[in-house]
This record gives sequence, structure tokens and C-alpha cells, in this order.
Amino acid sequence: MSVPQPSPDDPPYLRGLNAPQREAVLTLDGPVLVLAGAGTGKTAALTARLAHLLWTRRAYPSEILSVTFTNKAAREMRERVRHHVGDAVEGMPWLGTFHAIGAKMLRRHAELVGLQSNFTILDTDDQLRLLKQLIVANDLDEKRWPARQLGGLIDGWKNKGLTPDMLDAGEAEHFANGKGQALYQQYQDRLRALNACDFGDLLLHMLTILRTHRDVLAQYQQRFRYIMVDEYQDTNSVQYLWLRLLAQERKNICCVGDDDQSIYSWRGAQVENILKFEKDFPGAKVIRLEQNYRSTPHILAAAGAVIANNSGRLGKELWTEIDAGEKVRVIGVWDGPEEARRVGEDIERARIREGKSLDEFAILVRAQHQTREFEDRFIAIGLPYRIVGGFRFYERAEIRDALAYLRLVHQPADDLAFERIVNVPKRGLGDKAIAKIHMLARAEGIPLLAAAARILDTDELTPQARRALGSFVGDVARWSNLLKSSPERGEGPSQSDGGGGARQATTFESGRIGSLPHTELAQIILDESGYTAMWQADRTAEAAGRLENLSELVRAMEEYETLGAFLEHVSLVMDNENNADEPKVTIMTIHAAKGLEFDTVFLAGWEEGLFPSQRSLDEGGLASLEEERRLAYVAITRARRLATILHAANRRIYGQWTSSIPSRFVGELPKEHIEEESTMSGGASLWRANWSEHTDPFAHVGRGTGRGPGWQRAAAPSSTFTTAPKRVVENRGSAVSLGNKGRDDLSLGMRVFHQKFGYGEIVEIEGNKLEIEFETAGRKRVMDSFVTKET
DNA sequence: CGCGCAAGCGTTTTT
DNA sequence: CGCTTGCGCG
Repeated sequence: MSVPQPSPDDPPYLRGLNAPQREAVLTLDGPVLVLAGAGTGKTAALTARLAHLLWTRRAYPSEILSVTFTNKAAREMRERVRHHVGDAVEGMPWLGTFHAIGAKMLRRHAELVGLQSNFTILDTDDQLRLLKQLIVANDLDEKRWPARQLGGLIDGWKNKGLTPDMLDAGEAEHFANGKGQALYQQYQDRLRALNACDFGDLLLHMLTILRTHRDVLAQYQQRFRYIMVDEYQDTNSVQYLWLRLLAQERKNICCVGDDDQSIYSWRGAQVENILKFEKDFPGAKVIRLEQNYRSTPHILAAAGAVIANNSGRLGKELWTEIDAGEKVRVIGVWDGPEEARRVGEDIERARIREGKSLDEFAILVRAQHQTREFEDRFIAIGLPYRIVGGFRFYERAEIRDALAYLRLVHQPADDLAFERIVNVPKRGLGDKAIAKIHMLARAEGIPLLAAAARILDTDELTPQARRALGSFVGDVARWSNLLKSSPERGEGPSQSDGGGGARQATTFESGRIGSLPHTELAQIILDESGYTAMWQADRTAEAAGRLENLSELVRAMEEYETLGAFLEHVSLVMDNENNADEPKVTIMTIHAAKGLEFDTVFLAGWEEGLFPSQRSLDEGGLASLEEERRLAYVAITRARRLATILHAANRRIYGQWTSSIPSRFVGELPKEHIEEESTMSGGASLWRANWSEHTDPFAHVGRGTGRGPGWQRAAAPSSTFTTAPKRVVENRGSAVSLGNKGRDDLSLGMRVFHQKFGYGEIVEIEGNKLEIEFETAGRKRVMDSFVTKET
């Protein structure tokens, strides 16, 4: 087959694409697998393909199914397609995450699995509370059989596409001596009674429907002329089965992915899906994107050498036209604090000497807890940073409370929402009262809210409790009526925008007579319920921030046409977009960095036990080691110009000083592409020599040798310190010049001001370090020299 | 009902 | 070490 050549009459979206990219864009019919290495212009090809389908009128926007894993990816794709074809993209209802699309489809067919279309989507927290109730109801010891574990198993089953009746004997054994299956069944029954779904159900229910209702399947097979899938290596079994069904008829499916970047197997992803694509779709065209536009040859060579140690790859070799640049730096340091200090200094130096923006730097770590060391250091030297990950907006207690009110009004069978807020703020409805409501609800088979209404007619409750409950139930009923009078479109299936996020229409007419915008309704609910007042009365430091969050929540609702659409957005689409204000160094996990790129990247903590993670190795053996290695590959390939790998000789693990040896991945880096440096005499290279001599890389993989955390087992020949090791390199005290003498003008409870975090209250003083509860930034540790007294 | 202290445990994360 | 959870006491 001839490779398409550039020509002057190319449509704009083809400009700048290389030959394989063009092929990926122009090969429209039949199955196509695009193997896209890191930094090879995958998204450019994918979006150009989408544009091409639309431009050539091969399909209407509504006839293309494009799935991604994250909202961010979906948003980006929508943005870039818009760039090519303008507002035609607005009509792409089926561009979104697997879950958003699953929810959208499920709302249309909910009754086929015993749900109503306004079902609630539960998050992990709700899921766990529900499971806990079931475990207790089954007379199981929740210590021995934690809800978390059951939740993990159920998620796993759902990821595999298994409904309770499909579990084989072996699977069911897993929990509480064979009660796993029964509990799974009970959980599903409960969800149905609550008219609720968990995340896994959004896909699994849809799979069930596609499997058992040929007409529905046929309808979607007809509709989707073309299917595109991003990050195919991350698909799990349900997603795979789903796609296979949908693509079966027309077979125009284009999957893009990179087996070397599969890093989510622990959450059900099956690399096999991408490996067996050609078998699943006979006659598939496989296109490899191997020209890298991101990194220098040294970086690519280093990454390539590491990943070459993996088996069962589809095989790709990245190349680039970019000039050599600097070698990958490998730096051995004494301990964690020195690692952070060193990175901070390097960043400061590069910023000053090379005039780089802080946005160009990233620090990538294996585990979230590693961010702390950097955070402490950067606060101390006043280096602006942002930590990606951590708490999301809607995981905060006040947001979840507010949402529970809205959920209950939207969907009266939502018992989890009822339980959450029935006594928040305190109404004097304690355990006894709630237990009685529960009992009635169970006896009658009705939702808690209905049971609460009914119990008012009895003399079960004490007079005070009855009064309090009566007013609560009355409030909820009144709010529900207000909702019905508002422009809520009710039960209709067209609530979701399929992942378009904030672009959602803002076209509702608030002027309709007698109608009530749902933002106003939300405000009314929060005020009348006493929830706002509860926080206003709260005198603790964070109360103001919480109130601020609540108004932000109400503000966010404005963008949504209906309450239902908003609730779906919150549970599926809303993520913490960091409003990029001033330039900051980014600190995040490698997982979170996938798909991103930075000029200069620091890869911290490349030590055995930490990376590769001992826990991972213990659990998954060789397969996990290979996944860790793919993680290393992803990490290195994030860098455009300079990658620096660090490893510390000593690290504090759970408060204990532990010595460590460099990661085996350090040993896999090709000598000619790296430059080693150690701040210790003899340092890293010595250990490394040691390591590679007595290497059987899998010696401690698999068979746990028992006793003690694997970490310590992996930790080098001996020495576990119990006291802090003395630092070889002295703190050259950059920004911190006050030394160790604490200030005597500060005291506990004092209100202070910090340049970066604003106002806060001192909650702890430890030498020259303060722990401060900031009003908006939360609890932080800062040096006392960075705060001023507020008068 | 709410607070305080002791015990236990501790990847990666999206939806 | 630091956080969460759970239980027990006031």
C-alpha cells in the first residue's frame, strides 16, 4: 500500500502530519490499531481523523463514538476537533469518557435493568457505606471482612463484566468463606432499591442490556458508523466486551494506544486487549507512530533501554530528529531531605540562569506521600509549587453534604443521601430515632424518607424527635415541590452532555413565569435546612473556606440546565482543574503525569522498594515488575529536554530511618546516555556495582519470605537506623537565614499572615517550624520566618 | 451526643 | 511518623 503523500490541496487538519499519522487519519474503513509511542503525536492524529470523518461527510457528528478514559482527555479532544471543524463538534453527543457515555446510554434504557432514568450515581464513599451496612446485616465481623476489600472484589468483578450469577465457585470463595457472591447479589439488590448505580454499573448494566436486548444493540450498532478509542491499552474487560459488541456490525473501529504505557492493570486494565487486537478484528490495519516530537535522543535512548527489559511487547522504537541535548542525569543523595533540597536548588538555578518559567518543571514520584518532602522544602525556600492529585472539590465534607440534600430532593429513594443529612445540622435525631426509621423502612420495603414520613403518624418517637423529623420531612417535601415547579426537565434521558463539561448549555430561561432556577432552589435548601447557618456558627478556622466552597458549588450549578444534569456532572465529570495562575513547579505521581510533558523533569525516589514498589512486587510478581518498568518508561518520556533521576541512600519509612539501594531501573539505564553524580563519596555507583553483581532481579519476587514489610527485606545489606543519619551535605540555608533559633513573639492560637497561604491560626509550634491552620489553604507547615503577626 | 485518646496501618487512581 | 478509625468515657 502506498503511503499517502502530502499535497498542496490537503485539508488543513492534515498539514504537519507525518506519513504514518496520515495513514492513521485516512484509513477510515475497517479495524485500525494505532500503536502510538510516547510523544508521537497521537492526539493530533486522533483528532485529525475525527475531523476527517466529519469533513468528508462519512458520518454525522452524532454517528461517531469516541471514548476516552478521563474527562481531561475528552475535553482536549473536543477542543481540538472544534479547532478543525468548528461548531460541528457541538453535535458530538458521543464523545466522552466510558463512564459518561455509559451513563448517558443507561439513562435511556434504565428500566431494562430495573432502574429509573433519574438514578443516582454513587461514589466510592457511598459504595463503602452501603457495603458496610450489608456486612453488618450479615453478622460478619467488619474487622475481619472489611468493606474496602469487598468493594475491591466487587469492582474487580464488574471490571471483568461479571454479574453476581456469573461468578464461578472460585471467585465466590474470596470473601467471608464463600459469602462473596451472596453479598454481591445483596449489594446489587440494594442499589436497585435505592435507584442507584456505582461506577462499575454504568458499564456493566449497559453491557448486560446490549447482551440481552438485540434491538437495543442493533440500534447502537447502526448508529455508530465509526468508533474511536483512546488509550486502548487501559481498557478493562467490560469496556472491551462493550466495544466489541458495538463494533461487530460495521467494524469501523480505531483504537489508539501504547502497550508500553499500560500502567493501570491494578484497576482492571488488560494489556492483553491491545496485544490481541489483530485476533479480535481480523484484517486489522496496524499503524505504528514512532517518530517522537517531544524528547532528545538521550532521553529516548534511556527510556528505550529500560523498557527493552520487558517481555511480550508489540515492539516500537522511538526516534527523533531533535538534537542530542543533555544526557539523563542520575544523582545519588544521602536522604530524602537532601533530595528535595537538591531539586529545589536545581530549579532555582535553571530559573535564574536560563530564565525558565516554573511551569516547565515537574517532579514525578511513585507514591503520593513522597510529595510531602518537596512540599516542606519548597515552602521553606518560598518556591511556588502545585501538587496535583489529593482532594477533589466534591470529596469535601461540606460539598458532599450539600449534594446529599440535592440528591434527596432529586431522587427521594436515595437512602444514603437521607442518612447523611437527616441529622446534619444537628436536629436531635440520634441513633435511636434513625434506627426506628430504618426498621419501618425495612419492614415496609420503602425508602427511608417515606418511612420517616410515615413514622410521624405513630407514637414511636419521642415528642422532640417527632417534631424535628416532622419539620425535616416537611422541608424536603416543600423543596421537592419547588423542584417540580422549576424548569427541571425531569425524567427525560437527555440530561447528559456526554462529557462536554463546562461547555454545557446555559440557555435555560429563568424568566419563565412561576419557575425557579435550580441554583436558587439550592440556595433555598442550604439556607432553610440550617446547613449554611451551621457553618456560619462554626468558629473554627476552616469554616470560612467551607462556606466559600458552598457558594462555589451553587455557582457551578448555573452552567447546567437541570439539577439532574448537574448531579451527573458532579459525580462523573467534575475534576479539579487547577486554575493556572502564577507559574508553579508541578509535583505529582507518575500515574498522574501520563500524557503530559515538561521541559525539565525530576524523577525522585528511584530506590528498590519504593520504585519498583515492593508492595507491587509482592502482590503481582513479574507482571507487576513489568508494570513498574512501564511506569519508569512513562516517567522518563515526560521530559522534553532534561531528565534527572534521583535516589537517596537513606529514607524515613513510617518514621524509621531505613537505608536503601538504587532502583534496578537505574542499573538498566545505558551508560552512554547518562551522567552520574553523587553527593556522597563512593556513593551511588558503588552500590550500583554491588547490586548488579548479586542480582537475581526476581529473587524476592513472588514467594514472600515472610516477616516484616517487604520494604525492609529489599533494603540493602543491613542497617536500619533508629535515629536520623547525619547529613553529609550541610544545609546551605538558601532562603532560610534565621537558622534554628525560633521566634519568641509567636504563640499558640495566634492569628498570623503568610505570604502564600494568607491568614491562619497557629496550632502548633515546634522549634522554628509552625503548623498553621490556614483559612483557605488548609493546614500547612511553615517556617516561622515566613509569617507575620496579624494585629 | 460529643470529644479525646489508643490502636492500627500505611501504592498507584478514574469514573 | 501521621493519619484515620473506633471505642469508651464524661
